[in-house]
Amino acid sequence: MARLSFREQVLRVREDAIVTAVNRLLAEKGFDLMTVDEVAGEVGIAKASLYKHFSSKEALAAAAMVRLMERTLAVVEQQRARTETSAVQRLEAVTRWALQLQLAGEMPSLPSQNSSLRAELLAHQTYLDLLVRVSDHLGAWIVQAQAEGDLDNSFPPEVVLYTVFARACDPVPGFLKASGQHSDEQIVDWVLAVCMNGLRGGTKPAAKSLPQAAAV
Amino acid sequence: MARLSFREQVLRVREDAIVTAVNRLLAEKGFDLMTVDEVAGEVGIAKASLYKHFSSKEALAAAAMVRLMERTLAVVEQQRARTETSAVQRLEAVTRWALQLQLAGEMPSLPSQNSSLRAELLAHQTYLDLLVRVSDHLGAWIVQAQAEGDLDNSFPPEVVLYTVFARACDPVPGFLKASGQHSDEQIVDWVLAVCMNGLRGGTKPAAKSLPQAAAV
DNA sequence: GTCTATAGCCAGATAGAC
DNA sequence: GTCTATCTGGCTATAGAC
Repeated sequence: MARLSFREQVLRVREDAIVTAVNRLLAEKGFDLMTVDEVAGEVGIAKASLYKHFSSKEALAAAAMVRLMERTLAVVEQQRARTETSAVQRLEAVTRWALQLQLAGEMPSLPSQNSSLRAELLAHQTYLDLLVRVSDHLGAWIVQAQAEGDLDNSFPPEVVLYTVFARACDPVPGFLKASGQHSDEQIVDWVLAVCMNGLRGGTKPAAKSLPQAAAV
Repeated sequence: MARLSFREQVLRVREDAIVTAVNRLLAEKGFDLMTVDEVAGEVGIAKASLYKHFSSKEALAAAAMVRLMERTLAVVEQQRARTETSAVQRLEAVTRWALQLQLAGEMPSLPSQNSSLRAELLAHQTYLDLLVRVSDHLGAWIVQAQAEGDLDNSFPPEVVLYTVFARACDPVPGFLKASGQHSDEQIVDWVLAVCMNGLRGGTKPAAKSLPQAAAV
């Protein structure tokens, strides 16, 4: 890795701050309601300066999604290194992390209907590459978990994969949090339990199951 | 019910056509990307004429949501009349209907973040009344199903209710449909199975005994 | 109530000085 | 690369004739 000049480091730090602001605003208001003025205001620079770093609002969103995928891949790799855990446990750990990220207000969400945004993402090689790597790892765990009887093997792997991905934009945690009656940890446990129980299906009997938690 | 004059009937039919167009466009593009010009174009009238019927874009969306709630309540009442079915079966039937509606491209979706839209809906007495009636019926079924052992009673009823409601905007059916490899019926079966299996429960998530993924 | 035409506004993007 | 100031287009909403 070549050393960066001082100016390049400053550039990096600034762009990092921009992406952080975009990430937060995307999580808070979504793409359509986020304005470029807000991003500039949060970073503390002029809007025109933003456009020296990113060529469009869509490019800003894409940069935030790239960072999300990098973070996700890091979590996946971390779980991959934990050789003592089963495939379904790794899958569950990554899903738990995603739910925690969402409840923390750091999960950027994009409208899947916006076509200009879709085009930008589908043309973004780095993003696509990261997405494929994450999907491949998760997909391998899914197939393995199905073979081990930990996930219902009557579901096509893509059904399981999409279901796991969809936890990133699940509205249920937000609703439960808005009711103000439960801790974040409790909310994550419930949503994760619904998700994993649903994917486990009827395949797996009690052989490997944990002791039943007492009903609360 | 008073008889309607001819002019009033014409008005009804026209407004019905407007709401139908709004409903379809909300399902296709969502609130932000839907323009009032498009609605007028689809109905075949001038935009100014639209504003004689509905005072704002938000009011248009609210009207579509009222119709959705009316349709939902009708389905709920229909299930309520089927005395031979159990509570969990009725809950599943309503959820299935919602998934089918979504796959048919007739499920309007609103951004929960838009504040002006939220305000309009929360001030709309008819909408709120319908929402409460639907929630009450579903809530009663949930409690009953938990008592009968058909749903995991360690989940608070609101967790179950929100999970069922969230199927209306679940992105998984759309992703599976986009892959083009499965029939709508098959997709509904899978998503519904994941949902109901998850709520039925039986075992607790394994990851609860695992160390949490470190923040990255 | 329907239309054409337009007002008013806001947000994305750019020009040009420094 | 940063700024201020401005352009541009598209959208909601309305005026006013018929």
